[in-house]
Amino acid sequence: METKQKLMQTALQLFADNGYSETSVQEIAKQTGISKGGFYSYFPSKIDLMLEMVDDYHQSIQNITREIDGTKAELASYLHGELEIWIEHRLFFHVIFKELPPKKDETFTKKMEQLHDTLHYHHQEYFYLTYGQQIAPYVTDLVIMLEGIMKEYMMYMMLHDKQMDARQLSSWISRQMDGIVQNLANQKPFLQGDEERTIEQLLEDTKEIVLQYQLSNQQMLLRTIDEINRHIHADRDPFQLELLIHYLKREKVIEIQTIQIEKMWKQGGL
Amino acid sequence: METKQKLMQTALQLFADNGYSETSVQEIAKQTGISKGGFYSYFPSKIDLMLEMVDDYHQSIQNITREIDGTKAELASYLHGELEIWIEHRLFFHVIFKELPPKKDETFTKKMEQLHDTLHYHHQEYFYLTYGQQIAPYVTDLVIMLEGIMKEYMMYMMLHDKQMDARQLSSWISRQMDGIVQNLANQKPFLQGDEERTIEQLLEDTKEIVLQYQLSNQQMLLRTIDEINRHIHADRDPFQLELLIHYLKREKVIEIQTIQIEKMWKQGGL
DNA sequence: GTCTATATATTGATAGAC
DNA sequence: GTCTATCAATATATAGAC
Repeated sequence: METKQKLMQTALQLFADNGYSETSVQEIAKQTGISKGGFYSYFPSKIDLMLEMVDDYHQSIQNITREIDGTKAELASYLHGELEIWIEHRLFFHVIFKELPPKKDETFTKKMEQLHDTLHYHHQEYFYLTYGQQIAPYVTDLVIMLEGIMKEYMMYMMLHDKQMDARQLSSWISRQMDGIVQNLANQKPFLQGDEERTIEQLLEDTKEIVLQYQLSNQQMLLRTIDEINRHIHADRDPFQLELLIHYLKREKVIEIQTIQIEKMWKQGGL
Repeated sequence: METKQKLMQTALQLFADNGYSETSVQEIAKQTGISKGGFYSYFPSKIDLMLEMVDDYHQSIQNITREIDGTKAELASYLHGELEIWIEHRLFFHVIFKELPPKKDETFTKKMEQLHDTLHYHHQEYFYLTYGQQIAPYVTDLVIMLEGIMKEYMMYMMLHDKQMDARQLSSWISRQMDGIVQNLANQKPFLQGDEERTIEQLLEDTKEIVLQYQLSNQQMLLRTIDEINRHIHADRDPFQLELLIHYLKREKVIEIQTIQIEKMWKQGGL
């Protein structure tokens, strides 16, 4: 098991340095200290190694939500968790953003899209949580700008071989986003956003995420979301809604959405 | 000559789709309608085709300055020119930012660094011209954020196959930068910037650019810059300074710097 | 599990006919 | 100028010995 880990680490370094396609299996094996043939005892092919790398990273990203403090609705605290992962996996980041590996492999492309979507969803919800539902028309623009800024700082770090403090950087970036948001008044968004963010949309988004990750209790979750939708419009029975939302709360992949559902319910109920 | 252009265009499309290393000479030749052997009548190697592509783009970038209106010191007007080029050459952009081609070829790496530096210089000077010398401590951060935002919007455009209006986008981005700059007061920059931007530094930067591009009148330009430096500190003879600056103004690669030199001289002279 | 040896395909590039 | 034929190198992946 140790050799496999070592292979992945060596491969990551080589991919980051020279790119995926220009790194040969032979080179990976040689630098790990085994023969070319031996490589295939651990991975069925080169792309499968890459796929495992993506999976590892994707899992790290999903685990960020665990560390989120739901009460303090500040962009900085969300970004902090994410940036720590980025910095820790900065070599992987470099591979992903400096060379787009084989478009030909469909599995890979799909995995990358999922990773991208996961991040995108997270960021979108950060904004809603921090600035409220009124930034809905601008949310697409804000997410794009945030992602661009984060990537560029990461790139700067890589190229200049500087180490960055996740806390300082997240605090800096979120303050700049504050500046942008404050200045947004009366501006027309550049990209079309939703005119307003209704609870129906939020529930729909949550369902999509549940579908994306094939969770064991998928059916139960979908039913729960539907029930919430029904109760919100019908009786608004607080006891039942509390129960339903509590069930959703267990699921970390939709944690951010659940917090918002609760928020909107209680605000709407006043 | 026409076949050569066609080869480059086909190659660009293939590079953008599948990446540089995963596009074979055979594929380029086949899609252009000639044989693999025929390819080598036009380019000595695959990397040489790529190098020519970079040169073409670099030239377009340098030509932007021509269209700048020096009197209207707005970030938007500068960005507009640049974004038009980006959008026009969006396939090239995709190649550059989605796959970093061979690190092994030194000529290529050098050309890419030059291109990056050129853009970086431009952006830095845009900020100085728009917001004045007092943003000096923040200029590195501002440039990074601007570049990140621009890249991300370009990426969004590519991935969603949407066309964007350069004027609208440049206007939007510059307004967001306004928001950031206005919010900057009392913040400590994240990356170290120059504490203040003196005219000596500006002249030094200008010299570096002159040295980077091997211009035919390099010696004359360097002498001129030195003379400006001398006169600024000594007699401040307006007639002679006017002459010297006028000579610099002809040179488009340092146009932005020249405008600023003139500005600082006249402000300092009051 | 890891090695050596090998199979097979594809790459970038060259030589020489037309 | 463009083709065909071919080179040498390298790639991923497999087979079978130990």
